Amino acid sequence: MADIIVVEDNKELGELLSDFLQAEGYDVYLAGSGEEGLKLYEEKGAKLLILDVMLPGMDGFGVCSRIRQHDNTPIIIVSAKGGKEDKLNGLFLGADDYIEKPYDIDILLAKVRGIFQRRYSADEITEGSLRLDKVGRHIYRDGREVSVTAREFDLLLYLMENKGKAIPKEELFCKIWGFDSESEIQTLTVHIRWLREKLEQNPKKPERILTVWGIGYRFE
Amino acid sequence: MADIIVVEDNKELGELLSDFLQAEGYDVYLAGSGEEGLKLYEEKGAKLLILDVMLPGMDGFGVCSRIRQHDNTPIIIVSAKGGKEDKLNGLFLGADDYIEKPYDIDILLAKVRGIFQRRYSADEITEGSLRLDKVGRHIYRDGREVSVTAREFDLLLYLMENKGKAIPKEELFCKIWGFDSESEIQTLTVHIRWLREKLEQNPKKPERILTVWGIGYRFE
DNA sequence: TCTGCTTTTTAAGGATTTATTAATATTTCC
DNA sequence: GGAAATATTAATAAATCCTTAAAAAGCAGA
Repeated sequence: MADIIVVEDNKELGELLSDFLQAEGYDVYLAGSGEEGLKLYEEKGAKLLILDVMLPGMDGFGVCSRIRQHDNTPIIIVSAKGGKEDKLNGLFLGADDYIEKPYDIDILLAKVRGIFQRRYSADEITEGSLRLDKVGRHIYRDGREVSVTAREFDLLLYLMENKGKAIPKEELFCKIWGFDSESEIQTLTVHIRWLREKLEQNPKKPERILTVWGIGYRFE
Repeated sequence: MADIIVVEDNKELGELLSDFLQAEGYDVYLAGSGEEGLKLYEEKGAKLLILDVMLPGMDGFGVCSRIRQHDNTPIIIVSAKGGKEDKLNGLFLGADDYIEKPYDIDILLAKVRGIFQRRYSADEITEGSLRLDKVGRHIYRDGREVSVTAREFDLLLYLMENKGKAIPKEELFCKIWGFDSESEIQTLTVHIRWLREKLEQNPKKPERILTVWGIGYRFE
């Protein structure tokens, strides 16, 4: 399932928005028309839709009401017109939020963050462009899935849940491998190595999974 | 029939929760003890029960297991304690979900919404070209019926109702075969195999029923 | 800078998990 | 009661992951 589907006929604007959302770690798909957006939604599903009102063919309201017939996926309506009618119309049709063009990207991002937090936060942890879906056990980096093993997933989850804290190796090992594990603690460092390989820009100079000399590791 | 019965001995908390649920349009009844909850359930019936664990007299687990003797109405267990024991206990007894106090009301509401959507929204589930008729217990792929056995149907239904979720083998097994099944968990993988044979383009490279290594399976 | 210690890096063998298949057991339906 | 359909088991094959060990590199204090 996608995170966000953006339906916007102005290609440039759509791509700009996509880029910003991706930089926040969301998995974003872009559609240029209402029909295309609906098709995308039916194929892939999404956790949030951002709909422009003014679209060729089926407009944002049309998409909104069509979606509301089936389910209540969050929807943000984006409108160019100034009037209050659009806002009422949008909210009447079941949109969750409304923003007027031209909008401040930060405000839109805040709305998106808010929706994800309220609706999905129990299942997700996000740090910068890294997002971890606890339920589906997916990890996304810059909106793209990174495939990890079960151990790697558990390890990263623990690190992220204790962000900023220097976690002793022994603690990490106990929590992930179990108190009575027969393995050597050495194996932990190897797993850290693979995680860095998958998550860091430059694994030699990690920026997320840092080594705390003499202690263990810390996620930033 | 009521929509939701909330069993919670803290009156203030119970009423707060009721209010929120009612605001979402549910028909909610409140009970202050396990016995009262069971009585209400027997009198009126309900589509969902939200059970606090800590109750005077019969606790939430007691109510849960009593209900499970008759039917499989969805149950959400609410526990104040921090330990994982309660969670295991709850899921073991057949609860559908579990949440810890203090909880974020939005998260509970999301769980409730999810249960209603999955369980009561329709008699059909459609994912891509796969359609599942819960009432007639038919499965259609690209519009053509695929004949499946009862086990296969239940398995696929559970997977589809939890689309996107990595479901541990043990959970799947418990839900389909029953927690007290004598069978080997191995039998699950064989059924998955037959399902893939019937549903996947290329059973060797499944696109719908994916294996999550070290965990279980996930429907996409 | 040197020394001792800690951490990183590799790669290969071993261990574990899952897939496959066929044979056997069980259930269902006539 | 018997045949057909379904479920389960068991054994083997295949895929994936984990661990180990050893050498290289890095860090900290003298």
